[in-house]
Amino acid sequence: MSTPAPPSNRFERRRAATRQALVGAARRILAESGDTSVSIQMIAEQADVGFGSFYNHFASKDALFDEAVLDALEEYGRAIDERLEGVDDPAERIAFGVRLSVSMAGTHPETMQVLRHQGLAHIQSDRGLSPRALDDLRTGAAIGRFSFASPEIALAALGGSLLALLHMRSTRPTADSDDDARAMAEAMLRMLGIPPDEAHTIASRPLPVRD
Amino acid sequence: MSTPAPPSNRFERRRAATRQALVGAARRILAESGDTSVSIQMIAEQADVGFGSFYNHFASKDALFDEAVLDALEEYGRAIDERLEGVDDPAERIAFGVRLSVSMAGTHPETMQVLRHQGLAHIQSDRGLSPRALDDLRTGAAIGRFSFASPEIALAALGGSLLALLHMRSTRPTADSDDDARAMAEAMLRMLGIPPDEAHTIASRPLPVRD
DNA sequence: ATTATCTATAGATCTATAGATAATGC
DNA sequence: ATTATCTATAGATCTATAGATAATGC
Repeated sequence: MSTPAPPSNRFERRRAATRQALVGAARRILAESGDTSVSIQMIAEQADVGFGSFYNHFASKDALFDEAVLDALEEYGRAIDERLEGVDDPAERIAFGVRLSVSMAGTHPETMQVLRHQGLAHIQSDRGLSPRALDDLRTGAAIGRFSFASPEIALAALGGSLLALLHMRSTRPTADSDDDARAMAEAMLRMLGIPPDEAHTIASRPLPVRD
Repeated sequence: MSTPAPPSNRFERRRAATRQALVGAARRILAESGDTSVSIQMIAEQADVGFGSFYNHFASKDALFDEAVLDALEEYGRAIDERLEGVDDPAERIAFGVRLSVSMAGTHPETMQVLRHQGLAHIQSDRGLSPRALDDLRTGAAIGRFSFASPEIALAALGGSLLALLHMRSTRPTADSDDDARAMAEAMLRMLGIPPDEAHTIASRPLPVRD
């Protein structure tokens, strides 16, 4: 169910390709301007798909844009999972998660711009970074590494801070993105109750490399 | 300049009233749905203003919505200033600022809903909470009370966390808003380098009362 | 006399659908 | 034979403006 069944025949593959072209166009539009008032005609044109085909797949513009955001969230979540595989310490996972997200703004600009525009509404989503971070927060609290009033508050602080950083960097890029990301990761660890010197150490560790 | 000159005659007062009716309608629309694709016709109707009058005041919908956001930011900033008058400790100002903002979601729902929808784009604005918080952050760092990599990062964490909390509470309201706000204020003080027990104490102090 | 507001409307979209065309399943 | 896509278009908006109406300045 989470992985859609691979299309069994050419019909379904063609249908899936058209749908994905529309989703891709919607993602590009969300990333570039965040402006969802663009016409369905323009979307279809961007997707290089006949105008009428739109209604074969989506009942409305909103339905398409909703799916486009979910699509970006899924991609984001998978990428984070891959890079955090084998990292066990919740504090390290949180710090790396922040820094990987900022680095993805460079490597996956479209995905992260979509989330920058739409992420605040999805901080409690069960896709993307949120469910993973929530796990880490709960684990960290259970083993006495973190302290906070509630995981939800901690998640709001974490997600909101990350989005604000992505936004800031996207409007006023500074020199080294990982400098900012390390500083934010350190701030988040302190927020979670990690002693300042340890927060600094953990936030400074080299990022796990891609497999 | 910051306070617009009081309208000198009836013409200007009427003109200002029409303009403010449009801004008010835009604020209500931004607060309720955040959907700026509503037609100019609907906006004029909401404002109880003739359709053509719109163009007497604004060249486009975007121009109106931009002003509506600035208007909400100004109101927010003034309200915060009033309540924080006489509070000198930067840590206390930051903690109260967070808690007052959450409480304003109850007392000034429209204003805060506008900012919830549009705030992320204005975290570096020179209106609203940001310039005030930035002052407090710099002062706190100067007197050795705060420690952080840069005021901009700290501001991003503060503003993003607050917006995420407002968002969370607006979609899933919990029992006591000041409980959440105190927890967030405490988290923010720890993030800024205040020792955990002191952060807890400061975040628990009674809010300054309105004059 | 001057200025703002309002009403009416032309022209430009935009959405949703119907019907024709093209591609694949069996 | 079935299904998806594409083209064309009707009808419903929506924007921007022109010109009439109402209110105030001096």
